Amino acid sequence: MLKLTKRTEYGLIALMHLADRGGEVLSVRSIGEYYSMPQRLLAQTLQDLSHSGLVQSQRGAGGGYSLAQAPNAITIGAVVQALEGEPGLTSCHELPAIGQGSVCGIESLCPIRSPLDRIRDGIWALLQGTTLQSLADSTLTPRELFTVPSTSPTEATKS
Amino acid sequence: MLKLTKRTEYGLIALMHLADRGGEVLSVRSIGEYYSMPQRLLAQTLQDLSHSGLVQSQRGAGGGYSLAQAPNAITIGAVVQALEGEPGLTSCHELPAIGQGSVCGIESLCPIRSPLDRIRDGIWALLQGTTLQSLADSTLTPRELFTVPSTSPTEATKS
DNA sequence: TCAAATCCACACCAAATTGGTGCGTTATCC
DNA sequence: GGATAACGCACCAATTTGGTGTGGATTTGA
Repeated sequence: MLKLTKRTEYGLIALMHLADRGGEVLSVRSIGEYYSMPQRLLAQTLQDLSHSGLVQSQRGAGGGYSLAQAPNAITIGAVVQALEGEPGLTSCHELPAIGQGSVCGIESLCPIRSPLDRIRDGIWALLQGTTLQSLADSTLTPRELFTVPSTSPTEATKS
Repeated sequence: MLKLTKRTEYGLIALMHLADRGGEVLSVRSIGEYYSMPQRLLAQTLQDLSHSGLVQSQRGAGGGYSLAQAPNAITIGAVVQALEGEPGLTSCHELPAIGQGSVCGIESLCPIRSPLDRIRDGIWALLQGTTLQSLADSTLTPRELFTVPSTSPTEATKS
């Protein structure tokens, strides 16, 4: 469907938030409340990012998450891969080695697979070439966005 | 999920097949049998493409579908748009005008929306820049496809 | 030592999307 | 008039996604 999942959205938002706060450790709760995101889901997301080495977790009271790498070292591609797996564009790519009945079946005469592979590589390159840092830079007046009162973001500054 | 639907796959395969046969009129049945695709689903797909003006239909005995445009005038982007609708990357883009409760709710402080828009535009440009013709020529790997528009993050051609 | 804060892991359910069919209608060719 | 083939619903099944329930394990600090 050529769209990111909610998990990925939440993950990116959380990562941007963490990047904005420098190495600070923030709890799932604080981030989730700030953006009105489902905390349990955000928690899963951050755990996945932790498993992929993009964030560091710290347990116990006062714990939370912090970036495990510099903002200019974390690419959107890495985030997508961590949360959605290797993107395939077509279903041919799911089971590359099994060799069972579900593997397309028309490989030999499929006229789109290899060309679509190149498009996928292009998309992939696009994602890999964009970092949290460049996301932040591209946002116009990023400062204002983050200075909104933390309690209830729903209303505040409606454009 | 950043993957094309089966419909789109089927549609692209059928279009490539039609392109390969020049202006010839081919029935859903002949195409479906050739590639072992579910014919009813392929039929829906081709109807959608017909509604979008990418193929022409001809009813009755001996009828079928043929390309409505030259292979170098039909872009992958047009196919995707016809079969999956305008791609949004995030869920924020689904209901741009309704203004109901489901519209994100954190617009004002969302740190990812506008930057992701640019990535989406890049993907879109990639799809728009590839035609059936260039898919057919794919063995040559045209470099132009990978010179993604200006958005230019850090270094697009990293690897 | 105990309680609160917080991450962790698994399983589970509900909603949405997608893949695929059923069934009848209309149009065209022979 | 019969065969062929597109058209247009509506419908169901499989998959994916979004979100919760429940019970831990670990750290801090009083």
